[in-house]
Amino acid sequence: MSESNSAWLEALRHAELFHNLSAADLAKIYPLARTRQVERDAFFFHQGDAADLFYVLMAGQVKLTQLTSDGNQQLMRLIQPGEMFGGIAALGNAAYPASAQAAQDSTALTWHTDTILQLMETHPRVALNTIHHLAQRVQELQQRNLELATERVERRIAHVLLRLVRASGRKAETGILIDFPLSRQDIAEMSGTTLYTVSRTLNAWQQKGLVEIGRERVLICNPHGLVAIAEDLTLPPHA
Amino acid sequence: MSESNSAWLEALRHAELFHNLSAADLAKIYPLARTRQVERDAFFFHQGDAADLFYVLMAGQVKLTQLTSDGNQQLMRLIQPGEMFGGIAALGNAAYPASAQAAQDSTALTWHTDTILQLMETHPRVALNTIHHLAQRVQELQQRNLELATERVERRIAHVLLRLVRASGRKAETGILIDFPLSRQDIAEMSGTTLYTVSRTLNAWQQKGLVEIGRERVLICNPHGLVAIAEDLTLPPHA
DNA sequence: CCTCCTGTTTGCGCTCGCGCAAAGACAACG
DNA sequence: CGTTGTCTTTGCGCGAGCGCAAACAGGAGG
Repeated sequence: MSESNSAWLEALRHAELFHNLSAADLAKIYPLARTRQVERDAFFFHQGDAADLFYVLMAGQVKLTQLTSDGNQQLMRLIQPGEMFGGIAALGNAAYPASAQAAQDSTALTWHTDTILQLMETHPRVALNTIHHLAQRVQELQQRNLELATERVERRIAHVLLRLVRASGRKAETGILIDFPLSRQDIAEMSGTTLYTVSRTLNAWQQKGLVEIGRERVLICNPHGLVAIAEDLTLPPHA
Repeated sequence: MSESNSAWLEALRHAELFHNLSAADLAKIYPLARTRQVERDAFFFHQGDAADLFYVLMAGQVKLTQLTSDGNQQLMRLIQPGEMFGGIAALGNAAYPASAQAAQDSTALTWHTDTILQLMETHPRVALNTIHHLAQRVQELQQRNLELATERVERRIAHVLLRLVRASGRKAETGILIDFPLSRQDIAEMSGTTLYTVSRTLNAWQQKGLVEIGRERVLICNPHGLVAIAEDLTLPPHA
């Protein structure tokens, strides 16, 4: 409630889902939403919950995690402000396939899935934006699949870090900081390995001056070096 | 040309993309398509080609494969009649992210991407069907991701076979045949391992009577046994 | 019927990376 | 300012699965 309606409305215009919508349409869509705030570490929803709401993140950051039957966990993706989440379930399934946990105090707008489906019928633009978003997701997932299936651990970790830099990198004194509380465990879950291997790898990289690490903190000092590892440029061409 | 137009039109009604469309709409959409036939082992398109066409498979079977920069390959998915393919690129990107190779002599209908986008605007039903399809794809991919990241090779292979059974299993005398020329290499690419390991695993399973294997051929004799491996029921509960 | 080609099997050694266990470091809190 | 809990590091051993090399089918075509 601290922010005015019109501020939210302005933010909505920048949400991928509502790109290229007229101000009039936005003004009609916005009141259909409810605001939902959640503190750090609290959940918007849990894996398996009935999927009746569709979310667009307005502020904060959200982790989407998935649990395997045998107690293993994977960090699927990080939601940034402006992105939608909870949509896969709402549009396909009946239950959320993942849990959404706030990594920071977060605020999201929610619509009922019925409302969203109606919106899509009456506003083709919204449907097309959704399709665009989903197509991109599919491609990203295929990419990750390929990595998991064919690449060694070190390269996968490098890819994960680079992806995180792109998503939430912030320039700092001596490099790019991943602006996010990020444990070794988190990185392990994103790259399909164990926290031990992540720890060892990051320390080796620190030796080489590629990164600078701390508790739940990673700073990339030499992005090019990381790219070289990710793309397997075994020996830099300049030698 | 051997099949009449009305036969194709009838088949179209069953394509996921055109579910719940009126006969009138279908009759308008169908003439916008072109037919494209391709012999076994030939390609509909190659990875990297400009993505100007959108496909719906009418007959045959198509393999979608993706190449890594270091020469590795992965078999992404198998297209069955009625399914769309080439859509991710058409809806998001400019280039096909994978190659489409016919596993049998195959026929597909094609639309220009522009045409499809227009269709989606004028027929929300088509857009919603697409969204539904994409949402499902995303979920499947997330599932495979999780498997690749957390499961051992044997379980992954089991999952792949079960998925193939679901997609193109045909009842036979002594079990369910995967009705498809399927090499060890193919299985390896789908489960993120090597043809050697696949060969060893399948032979071990044959010993136990779970499967029966031949050249590019897999017959599942004991589906329950496979499920047990896939779900890691280390000891069957009935013992 | 023999030959070729492509797919498959199998032996063998080796490496990557897992994962326990235990110690170390950092932040928060009383 | 110690205590506690969480996160991280590191030693160590081991096992899964990779991947070369070479032998082995089995179907197609002459």
